[in-house]
Amino acid sequence: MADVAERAGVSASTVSRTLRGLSTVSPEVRSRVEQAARELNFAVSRQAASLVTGKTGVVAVLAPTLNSWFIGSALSTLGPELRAAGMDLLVYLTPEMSARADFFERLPARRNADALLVFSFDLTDEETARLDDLQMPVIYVSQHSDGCPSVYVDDVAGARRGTQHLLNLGHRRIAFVQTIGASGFSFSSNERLIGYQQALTGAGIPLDDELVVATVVSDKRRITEAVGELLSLREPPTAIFAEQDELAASVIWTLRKGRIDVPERISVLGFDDHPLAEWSDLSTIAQSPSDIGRAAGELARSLINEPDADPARHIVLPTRLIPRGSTVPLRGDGEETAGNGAG
Amino acid sequence: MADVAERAGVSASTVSRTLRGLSTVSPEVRSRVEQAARELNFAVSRQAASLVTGKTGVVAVLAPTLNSWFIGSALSTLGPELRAAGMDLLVYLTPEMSARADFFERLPARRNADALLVFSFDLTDEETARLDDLQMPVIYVSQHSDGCPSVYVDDVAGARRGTQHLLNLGHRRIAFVQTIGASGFSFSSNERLIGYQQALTGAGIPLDDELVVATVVSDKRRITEAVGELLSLREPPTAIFAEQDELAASVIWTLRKGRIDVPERISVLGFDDHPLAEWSDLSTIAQSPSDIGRAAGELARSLINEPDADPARHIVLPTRLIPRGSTVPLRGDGEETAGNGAG
DNA sequence: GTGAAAGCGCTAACAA
DNA sequence: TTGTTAGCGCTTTCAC
Repeated sequence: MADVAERAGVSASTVSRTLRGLSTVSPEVRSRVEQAARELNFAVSRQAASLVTGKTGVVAVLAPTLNSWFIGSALSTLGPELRAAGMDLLVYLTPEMSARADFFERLPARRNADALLVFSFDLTDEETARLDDLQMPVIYVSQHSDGCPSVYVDDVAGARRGTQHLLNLGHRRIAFVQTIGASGFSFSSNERLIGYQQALTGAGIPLDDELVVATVVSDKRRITEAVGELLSLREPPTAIFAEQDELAASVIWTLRKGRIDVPERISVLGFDDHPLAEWSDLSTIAQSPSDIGRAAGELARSLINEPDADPARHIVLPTRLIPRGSTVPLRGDGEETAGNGAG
Repeated sequence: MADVAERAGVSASTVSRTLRGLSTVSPEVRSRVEQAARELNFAVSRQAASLVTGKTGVVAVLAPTLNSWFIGSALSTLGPELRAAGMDLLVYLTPEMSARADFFERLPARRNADALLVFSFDLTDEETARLDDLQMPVIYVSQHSDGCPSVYVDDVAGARRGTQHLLNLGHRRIAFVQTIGASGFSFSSNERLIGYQQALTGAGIPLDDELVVATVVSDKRRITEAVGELLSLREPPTAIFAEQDELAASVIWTLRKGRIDVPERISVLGFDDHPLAEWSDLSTIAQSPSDIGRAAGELARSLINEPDADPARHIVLPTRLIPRGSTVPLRGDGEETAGNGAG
């Protein structure tokens, strides 16, 4: 920076002011400094600047993996969003338990970021406590955390809406397939189950535990088994609501393999609007990871820059039904537009 | 750090030495310092340290998006790899041209990272020149760059092997479907086409331009059209080699929609071993983004820590054939094990 | 094996 | 509007 100052014939302070875009620099000096900086190919060192400002200009993200549609999409929006505000995106990945333990032990983000975004974890109380030690805003994405800022979609309402869609189509025996925890990775499953139950109850349909089965998304064998359990009920479902699109796609595949036509014999509804859903012509409840990423970025920025911002602000994003070909009226006796289809 | 020093009854220098694991600290003092640091929940500030060491402890990645199987998988391995070496992963995302232009204009990574990993771009010469301005190692991933370190798979050999597989199955009319540039996003397509051509030529089969069609991966209409072109040839292909699994899956879907059985009437081969491939029972040429990420991480570390390391080291990773259900012998007259199938 | 002192590159407060 | 000065928190000589 001294070089630039010398070349432009000004002091280091003036260079600093110019490069930070402060208005207290005369146009003439400004252009001289800018040119000198360009010629010298100079860029301010964040490290040095942060030493005195106390801000790192970095937002950190803690995620189990980047290999996920949701996280990938959210970060792909978040990154440019932050960049536009002059901030960088730092990623901490904890695909394994050991990496995760190490993260919480050392908290490497400490002092090296201005805020931390926590993606999709089932955190233990102990881990949450550790995050409180971090002297920075911690924002939870896709999960609630009392007293902490967070961003998530209204899973309950979404699942309620999805179930209602099936009810409107005349379905009464509606199964719910939930995912079970792939090692500490939360997918808001309970909320979705609750929404499903609320809709049924609201329609005066008693809950039937036999209609709720659980499986690991990637376990085809278990999925086959779960679908088998549903089909072998005395009164099998005419519609299946899967907690995630990927699971829904597996369910459809399993059903068709068993010569059960979808949607003719069984309607299937997913959740997420994963690219797979459009591809498979799967009706689904859409959430937008992109919007979530954007909202998380804005929240982070406001928490960093406005000390008096609400420290526990929740942003709840909506979901919306996308009817496609995998859900149809039950034997033609119901229609989405026919009210709540109770008759 | 002064606090820790005071609490442990030593000087700041000693705390620094202890926390960096230097051996010139007596065991007794060491344990006292470590305990003090723990009690104070102290962590060294990278910013301050890097100011004097000149190293940031950060590896930056430039990628178009995180919403990609390849990039997501590679980074999911790279991140923990770096973390284990005490380094952080910074991500620059340029989904749009404007963000990309901005990155190359400002080069925000400059002075804020120890190395830059460039993922999957078709860079212009001008952009490459800008990266040379960056006073740090720049590593190209999934692409060659003369005189620069890089990590990639041998696409030519992989495509040759894939084509040979189809030849071995008795196919002679083998089409190649290539992808055309989704805005600056390179998928090594030319190399794969070359491998395909090499294998045909090696088997004494003349190249037929009509058997090579191009399409955008996400453009279903164009894919349908391209498949139509192939099917309407006087002598249609009996096998189709798609440059990517996602494209191969689309091709299969299109063929089946047109009542053309796969693999009975036409064999289809993909490239990548995307999760979709296993799911669709698609034969493919596998590459491992995870291995690529690991190799890139190691290369970055060696370039950062060993000033006399070969500054233009190339790491070429292998591919391997994964035969699944989408490729079968031509009318039963050939087999993979029957030599090169030339007869 | 340990401490004192200098200084990394920048920004902020103050003076001019 | 601009320059001067004093650190930010750490590492690194260089003494001891």
